[in-house]
Amino acid sequence: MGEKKALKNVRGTKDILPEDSFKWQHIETKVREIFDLYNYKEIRTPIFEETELFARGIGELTDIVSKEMYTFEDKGGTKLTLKPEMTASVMRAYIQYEINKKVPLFKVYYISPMFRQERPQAGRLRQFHQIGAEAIGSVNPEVDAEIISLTLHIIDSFGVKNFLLKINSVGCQKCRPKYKVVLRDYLKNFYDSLSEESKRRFEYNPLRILDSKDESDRKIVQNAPKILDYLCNECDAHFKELLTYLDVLGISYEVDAHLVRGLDYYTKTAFEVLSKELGSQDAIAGGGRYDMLSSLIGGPDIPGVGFALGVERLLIILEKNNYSFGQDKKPFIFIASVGSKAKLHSLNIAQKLRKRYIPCEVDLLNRSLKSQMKEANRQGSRYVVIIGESEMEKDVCLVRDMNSGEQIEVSLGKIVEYIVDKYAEEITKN
RNA sequence: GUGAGUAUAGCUCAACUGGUCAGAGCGCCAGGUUGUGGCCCUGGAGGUUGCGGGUUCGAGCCCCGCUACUCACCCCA
Repeated sequence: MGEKKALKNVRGTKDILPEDSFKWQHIETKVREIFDLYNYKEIRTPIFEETELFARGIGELTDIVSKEMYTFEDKGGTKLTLKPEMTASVMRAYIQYEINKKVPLFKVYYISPMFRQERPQAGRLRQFHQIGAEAIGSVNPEVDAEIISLTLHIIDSFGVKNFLLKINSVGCQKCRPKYKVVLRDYLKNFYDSLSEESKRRFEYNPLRILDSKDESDRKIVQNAPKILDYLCNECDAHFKELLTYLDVLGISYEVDAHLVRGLDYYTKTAFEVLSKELGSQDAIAGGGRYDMLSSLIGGPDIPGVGFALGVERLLIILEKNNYSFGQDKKPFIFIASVGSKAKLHSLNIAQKLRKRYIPCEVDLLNRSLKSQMKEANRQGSRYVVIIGESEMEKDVCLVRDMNSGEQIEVSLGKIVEYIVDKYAEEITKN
């Protein structure tokens, strides 16, 4: 029984190894620049919250809450949940710190892992990452327009081309209930032909039937009454104004009356950005307005609108299009040494170079010089500093230019300054 | 949660109807260069063919179970 079970990452999670982490860093820095352009500040909330926040905010009956959350009790018996989405957390913080009393419009962004216990597949993980933003405090459609424009700006900045913006309005507490009645009336006639899932939804959330992928459902829904025809004056005006803004901004979209959201808190604007390059999970980003959320979780009446983008899904598209993530960082210098006395010098020089902020790698494995050279080459070092027995006698070291293969002697006392100059040269060249 | 497909060295994959079929390329290590990388040549390490049963003279190849992965449903980013 000496064999221990091989440990591995849990289902639906992914390790981001060094060969990929620089891609994530690339995406993150790029996206932060764009958020700066729109004056959104970063917010970081805890990875878990009290379960009640999501249960009340997202809705007890939604799929996310009813079957996809990672919920557990801590040792004090408090029910906690790994966040399945970010908006509820941001709103919780907004209410908690009474931000409505401090700023008129709270504009924040986040880059964070989320957790949902679904069956993993292409573009769907149990721990996945979202880049998103929320603008809380205004009912104006200008804000919806800014969020949408921001979403597309990010997608566009990575050169993603084949995407489609779908947009709809899902109404509000006033008009949606009325539409639900009309929709149920219509669907009632086809009830027996509905899919099992849709039958279940008939009572508590008939809107979800509209975006069913089931063939028979789709046919039925095709001629269903459209929510856009049943919006109250306020929602209708909001939607029309938003479309006007999008037109002015040169943003093309497709109004899709069947687009709905799986979270209860959405009101008015709902949108999704779809990509054909994604396969089954084709939404790269989604979002909308959530004027009911604050009151659902016990706060004052506070409107908001936001979006979230799936980082893994963005990566799938970028990899497919051979997107250039740029070069990973390389050490400028590799210090090779032969012998224990030379090793002391090499460690010392490495430390001095690093204190001067010059990326530097030094042999730690006492391998043959050949191996060290190979390693330096593999890592893409610009120069290799070589310290061996014969150099030690003359109090010098060799500096090898890895591009030209040229090699010169530099005295040990001057090597640090020599490299500092070379580095400065290299920096100004680029 | 439901369905289908896949499961061979670190990676990508071979192995005709079950009979030297356990291999290649890449990567790694070493040698060719008694202290010097990238190219080339040579050699080496590394797999009880996911796990457990069964059929058979004989199974990586057929059957059953389990597990994992993948894709789709579902859900959504």
